[in-house]
Amino acid sequence: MNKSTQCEASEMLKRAGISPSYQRIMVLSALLETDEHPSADTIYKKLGTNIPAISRATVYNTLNLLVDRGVIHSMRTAGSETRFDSVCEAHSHFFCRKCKRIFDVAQQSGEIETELDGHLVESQDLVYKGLCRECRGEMIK
Amino acid sequence: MNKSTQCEASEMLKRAGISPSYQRIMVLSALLETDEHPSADTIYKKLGTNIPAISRATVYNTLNLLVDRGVIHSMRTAGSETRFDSVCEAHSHFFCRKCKRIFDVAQQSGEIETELDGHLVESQDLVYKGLCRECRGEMIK
DNA sequence: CACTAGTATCAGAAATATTCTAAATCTTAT
DNA sequence: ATAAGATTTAGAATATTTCTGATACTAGTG
Ligand SMILES: [Mn+2]
Ligand SMILES: [Mn+2]
Ligand SMILES: [Zn+2]
Ligand SMILES: [Zn+2]
Repeated sequence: MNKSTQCEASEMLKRAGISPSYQRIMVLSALLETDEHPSADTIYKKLGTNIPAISRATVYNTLNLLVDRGVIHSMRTAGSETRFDSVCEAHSHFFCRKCKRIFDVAQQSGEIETELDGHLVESQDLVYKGLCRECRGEMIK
Repeated sequence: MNKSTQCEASEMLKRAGISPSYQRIMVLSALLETDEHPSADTIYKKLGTNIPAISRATVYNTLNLLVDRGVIHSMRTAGSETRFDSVCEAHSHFFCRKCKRIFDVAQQSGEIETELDGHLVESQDLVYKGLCRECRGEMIK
């Protein structure tokens, strides 16, 4: 809905060599506007109320294209769905086993390995799991 | 097939308060005997040649039960399947995007967080991704 | 403004991984 | 031997994602 986010999305698409169609702008904008690390289906449902509506296949295609081009990140760290993140700066995540939310946490230790046991390291993901602040509070009640 | 592994599996099951049925011993033995972090289906196929055969549902049920009781670990780090690990000591993993194999790598930095931004941390998983030694070699050829 | 070629989108079918269901089998205690 | 409870089973159901082939849009050309 936010015009300036849509502008930003369009610029990001162009920079990545992807033509900025209405559907792609909508999908990327939806991801840019949240810090909730949504799944493809969450984005599809969020956009479902828009006119014109966007098909599920296009949401998946767009997210996969953006991941391939390095514009966004995906993670299958926990739960059954792949979840997406528009924040590309290195950071870690906390996954709550109760409410299934994913929170950003600052990246620890500066050193990023480039080789391990002869394997070429291209990226690294650190995921903490447990109970988030809120769910922890509800447990005690 | 290895009798002593089956013995170990049986002991592990009893210790966890799970009755050591033939099927459960077979599933846990199969996992103990490999360092390949297999999926449920890989284990099912590996056991498929045994007489009597074990059903897919039992393989899934057993692995889920073992994860719940903290006997083994599961990870949905990458690829589409959940993969399992009988090694419970803290260690990290390297996932090869080409051959999809998962390798153990020593855990870095000793400090394990117990709380982050008010969230209660129960476990942490560090996953490196890239090209394994072998796939890296094949690329150059 | 047609016409065309290439791209993008679409709805629904198909594929994949996992869980569920309800019946059959095994175990244990009486 | 019987009954109660636990375990296993095959196949159905569900959930997520990808595929398919038809349609719609876009840009370039004459
Ligand atoms: Mn994030
Ligand atoms: Mn491991
Ligand atoms: Zn929570
Ligand atoms: Zn490899």
